[in-house]
Amino acid sequence: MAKDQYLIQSVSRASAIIEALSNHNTMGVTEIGKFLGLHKSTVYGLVSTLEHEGYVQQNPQTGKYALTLKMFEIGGKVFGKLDMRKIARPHIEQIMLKHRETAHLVVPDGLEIVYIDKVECTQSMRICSNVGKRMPFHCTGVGKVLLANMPVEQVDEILRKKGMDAFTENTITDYNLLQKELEKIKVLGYAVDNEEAELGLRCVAAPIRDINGKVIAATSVSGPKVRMDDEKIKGIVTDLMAMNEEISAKLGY
Amino acid sequence: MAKDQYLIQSVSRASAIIEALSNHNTMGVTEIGKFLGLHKSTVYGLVSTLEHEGYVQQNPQTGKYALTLKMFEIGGKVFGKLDMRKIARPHIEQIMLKHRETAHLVVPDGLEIVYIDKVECTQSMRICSNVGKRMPFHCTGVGKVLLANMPVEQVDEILRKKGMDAFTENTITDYNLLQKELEKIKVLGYAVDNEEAELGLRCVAAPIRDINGKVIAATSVSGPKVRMDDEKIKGIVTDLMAMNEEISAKLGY
DNA sequence: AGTGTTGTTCGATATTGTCGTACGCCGTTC
DNA sequence: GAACGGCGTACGACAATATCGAACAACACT
Repeated sequence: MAKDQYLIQSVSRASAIIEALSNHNTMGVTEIGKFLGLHKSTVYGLVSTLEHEGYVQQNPQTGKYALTLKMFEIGGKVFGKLDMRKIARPHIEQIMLKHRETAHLVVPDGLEIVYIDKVECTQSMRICSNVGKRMPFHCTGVGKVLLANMPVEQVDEILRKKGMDAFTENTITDYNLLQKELEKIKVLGYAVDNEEAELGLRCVAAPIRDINGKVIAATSVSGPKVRMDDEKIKGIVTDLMAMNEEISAKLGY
Repeated sequence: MAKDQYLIQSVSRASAIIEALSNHNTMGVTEIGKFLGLHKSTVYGLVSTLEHEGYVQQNPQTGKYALTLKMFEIGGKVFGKLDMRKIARPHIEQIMLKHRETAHLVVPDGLEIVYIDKVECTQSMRICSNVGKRMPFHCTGVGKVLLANMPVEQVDEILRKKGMDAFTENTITDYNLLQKELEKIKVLGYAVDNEEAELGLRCVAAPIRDINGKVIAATSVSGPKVRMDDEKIKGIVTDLMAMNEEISAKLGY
């Protein structure tokens, strides 16, 4: 594999040290050196760097090094996201089957939202989408419901940096109008996208909260306007909110 | 701090990439470069190395990189150990109070055992010990109970490399005699140190198992021979084994 | 079809990381 | 108490590496 020719030795060595420490409670500099076949001065530089970055700590009394919990913390961020997708999947499958429209799972990522899962309905006319796709917040149901539940400063930063481009003639591009919309969403507990991202497309979105009540993701059901009338949307809202409470409960950690 | 002058730039940079990826779901090479102020060729070498070491993976379709669960796995080893000590602490405090002798928590670490926690009794004549202290397996109660519950090859390696030094005239230094002793311990489910590590000192030890039944630690109660008669030892055995089952249950993960 | 952006490749070279030597500290042995 | 050995740490020379500029291929967009 071509990539192997660009490997950086010091990073590989640092990784080897981490692995060694993960299999021993503590190790000294010389011990690590002997274990890995490295000079102790080399090891000293590497563990000093890992210590500076927070991955290891030295016991002042014994001089031995041990891993800290930093990797667990960083790894926990990844695990948490994997968990959510796995837990949400059967739920969005179910809501797709019941309402026969495409369902999505979306997370905020910096200045945009990212679709991390989707279950497309089987009707010929359906909303197709791509996992991994990024969209702005302001013009999607999921985006608006996420904005409605985040701190004002963060909302302002996102809108300032990304702007509020018009995707259709229905896209809300006025800051004050969007603020009013977000307030409404906050009260209702869900958002509706009325052909704001795409003409002919309507969607309903609701938030997923973590154990502290913080909104960490959103789900949505999207369909063509001709099928997504107000009555159907009403039914979807009820099921979506109940579903998301179940997802939140299962995520409790 | 003097250590800072020995920091290794590439390891620091790799760490910065990991942090960046932990706060974004996915990032491309150029994006990481811009985010961290690094040349994209530099970033390419670093993420290739992190990928090779298993910390990141590239989505073949989008070309973007994301963290894997490896950090969670490595970090989990650290977290697991921290967990054990925290969970065990109130238990060994309690057994110390009941039997009025020093209690220990010990883990295997390479070719030796390490005391990771202790609760000393309050009597003037007591067994004092040090957290962090390392001892050989063959001459301690906790060491013997750990040996009795590990694969034979591992036992042989430990004994071959560390030898079986005599600490007292009671230390078992004959391989075959030790094998018989370990078989007995396996059957009984606990070990007794009859002045093998130190004259005048007796101790009882029992194993702590993980969710798969694998022995991962041991606890012990130690006291002077004049107090630790057979009847007292019998009472300690009962409580120690019950205690360790409770600890194991609480560790279930 | 043209353009722009990205990830990847390659090689020159500046910079870094390695390692040999030395030092201070500490524990052990006599 | 002295001597010794092993450890972690410090320092500097220099060989080896990591960086980065240039170029290329692939892909998405218009």
